[in-house]
Amino acid sequence: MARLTRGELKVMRLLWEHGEMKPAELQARHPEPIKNSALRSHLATLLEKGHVTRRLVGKAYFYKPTMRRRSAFRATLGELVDAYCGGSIENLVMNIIRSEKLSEDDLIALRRLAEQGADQPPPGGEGGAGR
Amino acid sequence: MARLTRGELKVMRLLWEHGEMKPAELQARHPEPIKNSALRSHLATLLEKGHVTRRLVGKAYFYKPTMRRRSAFRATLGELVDAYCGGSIENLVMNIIRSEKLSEDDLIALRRLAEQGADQPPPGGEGGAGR
DNA sequence: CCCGACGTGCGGTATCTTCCGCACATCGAG
DNA sequence: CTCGATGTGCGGAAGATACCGCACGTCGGG
Repeated sequence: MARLTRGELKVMRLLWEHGEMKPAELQARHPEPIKNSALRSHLATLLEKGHVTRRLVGKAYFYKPTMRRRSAFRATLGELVDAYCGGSIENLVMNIIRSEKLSEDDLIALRRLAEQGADQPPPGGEGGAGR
Repeated sequence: MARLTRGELKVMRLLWEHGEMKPAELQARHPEPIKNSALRSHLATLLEKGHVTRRLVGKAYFYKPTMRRRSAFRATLGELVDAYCGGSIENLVMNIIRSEKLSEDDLIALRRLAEQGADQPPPGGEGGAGR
């Protein structure tokens, strides 16, 4: 499936954020100082796992993510929910609201979001509802 | 820090859920079939990292978690939020509400929770760190 | 007393993850 | 052409992780 290690994740985040890049650019933007060879090692495993592709531009390879940020997010979120929230995402949200400290502004925004969500689910799918 | 691997997490979950146990019980309750020696290997690393303690009862050791479920949860959640939500937990919640599908009932419950939370944040409590 | 059941300690293997150095190819400036 | 900058391929080291077998000690029933 979609199992990213911490080192791989750092690379993927850069690619998701800034798009196609070559190793040197990734190295420059990497949150921590990292040797070019170490970075390329991560790219190699990502390539092997099929999470990125690369294409040759000039004499350098440009790496592009194939794995979607959203799907990685979902996978991770799913594991967390399974491990700590009995597999229920609603449970997770409740937990967060109860135990993590959200500012009042956040709660207000949240409430609005919940109202909107309940009233009108986001557009896009569904055509038929009609009237 | 509080870094649990997947194997360790499975063990910790059993301990959090059912309390103090000896290896054989953990083995029996383990979600997947696992050899006694493999299980005890995980317990050894957990012990070494200080995430569990054990005490001798009769001729068997009983293992008890020292790490709190909640703190492990928070640590994992924090990583996820950093990686995918720009470090903002509010952002995470918004994301979930928008993209994961919550039932209307959930949204309603959520709204109520947000209202309650805004009105009266939970009383002091919190003691996390103690033993 | 002898034996099987149970539990522990110890060591070992295989794989993954992270990081690194070095040799080599290419390109443009001098 | 020569040199330095840039980029790649390759191999390998060190630690973490997951898994396992085996020898040994103890206890209770026959």
